[in-house]
Amino acid sequence: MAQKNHWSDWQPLPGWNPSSDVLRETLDGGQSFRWTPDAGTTANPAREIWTGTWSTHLVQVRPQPDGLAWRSPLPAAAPALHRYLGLDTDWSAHTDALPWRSDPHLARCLAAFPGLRLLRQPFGETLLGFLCSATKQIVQIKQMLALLAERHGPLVCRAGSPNPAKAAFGDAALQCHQLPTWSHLASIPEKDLRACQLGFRARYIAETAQFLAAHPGWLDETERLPYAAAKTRLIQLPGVGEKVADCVLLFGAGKLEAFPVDTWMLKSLARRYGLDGWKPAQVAHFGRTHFGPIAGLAQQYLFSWERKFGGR
DNA sequence: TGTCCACCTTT
DNA sequence: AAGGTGGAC
Repeated sequence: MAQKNHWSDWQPLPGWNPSSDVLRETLDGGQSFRWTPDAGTTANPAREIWTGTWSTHLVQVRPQPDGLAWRSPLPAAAPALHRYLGLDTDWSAHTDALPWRSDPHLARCLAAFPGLRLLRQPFGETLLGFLCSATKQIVQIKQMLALLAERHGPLVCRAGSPNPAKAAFGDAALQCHQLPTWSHLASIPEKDLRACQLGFRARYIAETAQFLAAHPGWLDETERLPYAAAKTRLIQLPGVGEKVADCVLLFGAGKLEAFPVDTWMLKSLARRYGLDGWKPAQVAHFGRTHFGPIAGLAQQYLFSWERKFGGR
């Protein structure tokens, strides 16, 4: 039985001061599927606390009037969170470099989600998440990954609530399991994967796991390659096409030129840029040329705006 | 950068 | 219908 860990005190997180809405959009808007919101406590009634897990880390963050606060029951969380949230990146410079001066809709999207940013998640976990994503909505993808972690992932820690009135294994403990590694996934029968509500995606994950097991170092090498070469390699994996590869490179490798085209991007560019009837490959080409080398950041703003304000 | 549809399961 | 992919034409 693992020992029970205790949450640290809340600590300030300088460098990013998002509103509750922008924080939610960043953590739970489709980049990551491993954050869950917690209702406000007596000490913090109106605002949300987010609990998230990646790699061997477990962290909570919450918005405050003067900036973000975080805490964790585990050591080494601070540098990991710093990297995960992209605090080492000058996002305002990136945003300013986008063509918002000549693109009114982009300007409107930037204004609607001030401070929105791209996460830098572990590469392998990002691949797993987006292999689950085909024709599924965020809530369902989160459910699949939660089941995979709960049934097949190692326990990260046992973190009790510091509030004795709340159950020790309440909300804060829900995400306590790590995702299974690719080498462990390779040992899981496909039927057990299907039992995690993966459907036809179970075969993709099983076959990708077999490939990665047969090619040690392949994933790490891929992460270090430049965008185009890395994408060419990722697309060789079963279940990984253009869209999934771009998501993995954008959210899991910091390749800002990746421009994933999903149904929301098709809608956005059809409605706001007049690209009716354009195919995904054509829209991707438009995105790369129109938005430039940081097209992935523009994509995230357009995506968030279309989901929140675009309707249907 | 061709088009069509099966693939699992849930909302 | 849902934040795709792969195989068949």
